[in-house]
Amino acid sequence: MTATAYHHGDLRAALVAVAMELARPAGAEAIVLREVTRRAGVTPRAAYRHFADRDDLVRAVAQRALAQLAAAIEHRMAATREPDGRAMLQAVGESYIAFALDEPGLFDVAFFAMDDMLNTTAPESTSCGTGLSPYQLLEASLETLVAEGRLSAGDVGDAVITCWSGVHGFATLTARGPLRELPRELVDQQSTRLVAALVDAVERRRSRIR
Amino acid sequence: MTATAYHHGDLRAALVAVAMELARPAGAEAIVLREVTRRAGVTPRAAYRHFADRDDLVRAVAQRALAQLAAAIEHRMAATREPDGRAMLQAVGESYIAFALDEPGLFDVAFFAMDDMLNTTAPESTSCGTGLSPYQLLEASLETLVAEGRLSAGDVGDAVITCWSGVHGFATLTARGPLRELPRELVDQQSTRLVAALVDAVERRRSRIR
DNA sequence: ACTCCAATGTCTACACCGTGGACATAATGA
DNA sequence: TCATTATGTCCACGGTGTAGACATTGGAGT
Repeated sequence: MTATAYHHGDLRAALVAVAMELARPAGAEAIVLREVTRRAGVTPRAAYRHFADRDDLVRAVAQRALAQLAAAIEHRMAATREPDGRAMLQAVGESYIAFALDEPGLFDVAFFAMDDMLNTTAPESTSCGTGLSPYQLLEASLETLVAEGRLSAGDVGDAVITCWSGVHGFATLTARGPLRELPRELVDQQSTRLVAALVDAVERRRSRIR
Repeated sequence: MTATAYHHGDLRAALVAVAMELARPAGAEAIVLREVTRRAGVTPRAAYRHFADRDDLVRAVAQRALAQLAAAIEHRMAATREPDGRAMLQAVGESYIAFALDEPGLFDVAFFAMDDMLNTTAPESTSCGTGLSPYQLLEASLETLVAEGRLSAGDVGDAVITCWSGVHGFATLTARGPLRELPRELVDQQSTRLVAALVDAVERRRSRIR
């Protein structure tokens, strides 16, 4: 497994790492196979020993990016003092948005792996952390809210959609979208307000008629 | 201005029309300049007499797509019986989402023109309709809410972000995102519920402390 | 220790893409 | 009528993703 001139030690990992660096500042489109292999000091065709095609490589990067997002969320959740459902939910939402703002390129590419996120248990073997996907962390927060009697169990599905939509939309619009020019401090302020509004909206649903 | 063999009558419009057809099923990425010119029966380089580069063409298509979105919203708004603020807001949100679901490709490309949407008055000379952008239609609904005393004037900015984020996120996730496989009827149902929740959240803000 | 084999990387080549520069043609207005 | 300007064509370049045939390597089995 030594890196001889010919056989690269672990090319697959190296390619993903390089692709990650390309995606970090500029998003998924910046992952161009020939450039990745060039930076890895290898022929373009070598990549095809480890990935079916470019899309496959992008998906691999997306999984890692998604894992980083999950790690960021877990980190912020762990930092909440009293882990009641409201605080957990607030932490999930705020860190989801913060990640999109701090790492717009990685967030962009992570979106490509959110398909799998729904079904699979863990997005990848994350060295540290619980290994839960962002989706599962959101669900866990809502379940806590249920356990606290602040949300009826039947409304969890609706609440997932409400929260995810609000948070994802805000992240998309402000990170790389039409609102990308807004000053960061205003965006942060709106982020906490928006998430708080979502928490309220979800919680209020418990006593609604329909 | 007749279409002789050499000089095309109105090539610019023809190119935009063809590009629109390419984008409709597959989004902005499907607008490939060579294919557009091929379908228009013209050399690739001919496009450069009317557009600075491919991106310029995409933006032109985006403007038209955005105009169609605005038209769809206006259409639904006009169909509301009693045009109070709540009904207007509900109509804006639902039609925004419906457009994304019915025309995912056009919605995708329209996103590229939402930058301009914020500042400019009209996205383009729409033959019919008021010529307001979707953003302005949203603002108008909120202003109506203000006029009705259901929203304080100072909260309009926040409300815009809350509504746009929620609706845009939902549209993104369900139209081409990780939730794209959800059955349409469930999505429609969630759409009306989600928008209703947003209307409530916005309105409730009037009596909030901060 | 030698041999074979599967894994891995290279070389060459193709069809596509966006785009630049020089040229050809058509419409226009003096 | 003729020159000017707008518009479209030709040829070319460097870039991309990807296919097929070949070269090199490390390791397994004898």
